[in-house]
Amino acid sequence: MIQTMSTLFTKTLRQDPADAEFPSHKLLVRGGYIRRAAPGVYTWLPLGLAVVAKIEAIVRDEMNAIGAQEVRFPVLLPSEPYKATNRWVEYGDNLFRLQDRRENDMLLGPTHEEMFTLLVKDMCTSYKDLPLNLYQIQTKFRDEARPRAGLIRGREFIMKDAYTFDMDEAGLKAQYADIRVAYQRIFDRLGFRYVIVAADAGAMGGSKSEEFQAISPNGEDTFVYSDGGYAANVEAVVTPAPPSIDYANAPAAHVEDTPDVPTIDTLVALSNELFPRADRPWTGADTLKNIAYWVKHLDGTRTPLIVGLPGDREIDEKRLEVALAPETAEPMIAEDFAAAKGIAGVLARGYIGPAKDGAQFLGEKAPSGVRYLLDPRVVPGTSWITGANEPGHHVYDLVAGRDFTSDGVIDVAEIREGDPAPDGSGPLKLSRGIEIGHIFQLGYKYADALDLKVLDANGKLVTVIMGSYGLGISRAVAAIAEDTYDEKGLCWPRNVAPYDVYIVAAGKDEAIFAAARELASQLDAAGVSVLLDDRPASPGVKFADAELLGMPTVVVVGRALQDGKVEIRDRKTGAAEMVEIKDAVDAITSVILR
RNA sequence: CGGGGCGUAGCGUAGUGGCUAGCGCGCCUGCUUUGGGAGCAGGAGACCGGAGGUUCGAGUCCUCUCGCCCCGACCA
Repeated sequence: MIQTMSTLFTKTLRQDPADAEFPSHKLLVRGGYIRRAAPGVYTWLPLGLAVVAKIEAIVRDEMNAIGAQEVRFPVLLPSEPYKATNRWVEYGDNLFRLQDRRENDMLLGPTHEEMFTLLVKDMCTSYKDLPLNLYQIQTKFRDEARPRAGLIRGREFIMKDAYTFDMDEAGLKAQYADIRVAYQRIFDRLGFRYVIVAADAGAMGGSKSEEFQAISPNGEDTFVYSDGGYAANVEAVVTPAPPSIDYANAPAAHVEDTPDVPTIDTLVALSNELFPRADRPWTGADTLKNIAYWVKHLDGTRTPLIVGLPGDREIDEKRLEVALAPETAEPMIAEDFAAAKGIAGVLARGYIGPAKDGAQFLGEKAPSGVRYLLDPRVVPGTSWITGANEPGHHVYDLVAGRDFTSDGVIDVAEIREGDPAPDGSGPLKLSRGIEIGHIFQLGYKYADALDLKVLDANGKLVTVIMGSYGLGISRAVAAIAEDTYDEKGLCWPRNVAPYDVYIVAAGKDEAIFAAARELASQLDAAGVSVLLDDRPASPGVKFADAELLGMPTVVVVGRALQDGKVEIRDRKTGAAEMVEIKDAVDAITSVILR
């Protein structure tokens, strides 16, 4: 059946909705693909649902091709499995919780590791049942603190999640590799630009994980890449330590009066004024900045932590969080120093440094007892200007390894454009991305927690090793829109467009409408899906909507009909050609079915 | 949870304390029009987010409250 615009349940808007900021959000609402139902919750209209169906079909096709089998779990889930893995607690407020009439705790599934694990435990008892690759396409619920950007971060969203089960790590790696390839095929077919980046496994647990990032200036994530092929989420970048420096001939450390220099900039300026270097001016990179945090432990207690890093670098809060997980950090504030109680009271705000009076000061075994961690760039032999632990004083030529040490390394400084890639593949470039897929080698976290074991060939119980693999379907809709839209509207890649062709009947003559209908029928018979604009509207309205809705091919049946011709336009390139109407079906199918 | 912005018709919006809350888009009726968001005429549609207060008089001022958007925190 041919869909006509006169009957399609949709409504295009001339103006951007006031509550939308992102192009994908604006255009999907203006084009009548989605409507907001609640914050972070959207209703799919027929056009939007058609895009979802196209994406899902591609995902199923590629997942099935590698032997994955589709199942479907409920959205409404019992709490016991999530309590068993402690995610009932760990997920915190992000979990949508409810109770049934008997006051049993239940939840709306945020992700389904527990359920898949238990299902496999229920069904499988032998190594002969493995390996296994199961997936579902299901709506997920997460009560995000701040949903944003329309479909990019919703509280309800559609996700394909897959889980693999293997007897050993080699099996896991093989399945992981298969899915990685399947994902590449999926995203290639979906038609947007993406990068695979090394990622932090975070709260999911497990070891190796990689993200598929749709390249987008509106993305939430920052990742880095090098021309040599390195790519990673900034949270996962490991800073290489430079080689140590021989400090045999380095000058001795000396404390100087440095009043009123609370910031790195003022310290550098004062140093250049009072103690200029012969070879070059001092810069922020010559200073060692020491930032004080409280580390909150899981038991609720907190202990101080000082992080030392080059003064020209800032701490990246996300990297800090990753480095300390599962513990969390919060910066000390002025009152923490002023309070002068506990060990923090001995810290001189603005003048913190690793050494005092020529001896180690910071460190768990040093006089302060405060844990002290250093940026990887602070290798033995590097020389620094840093706080002398006395208000108004800094120490110069303080040499790492000679004058101070630390309790360890912490790699939490911001990653900058131009920093060297950890694998030596060149300078890093920064980009923003929308996380569209995330694959994990989970290991034994869930199998251990839920006791998933099978018998091996020797009759011995073996814990199953798992992987999990997410792919955001509804988020992909937004990511594709973000990567393909232009000033006129949406611009769907052929593989995901709701319809192959948009036919504009431009004119009032019944002959034009009749010819448009006939062409639509012929295309439909040829296997081309058609959206026919048969509305009694002016041509301008139809052209504008054709562009807003973004079908890849637009056919205009109008005044050229008197010469027996129609116009075929490519939405993306704008290229147009006039063809004899009798040749139109061939011309269109040759493009679409190519 | 912190910071900022905003709630007036389906959508987008205007509205120095003073008449019946205005405009554009969309919608309905009629006539005209039809290759780039048509014209004319007529019409429907708003308890101005909610509650309290100040005032002769509140969309407008005050207090409280609810909601939404953005930034941050948070977030497979």
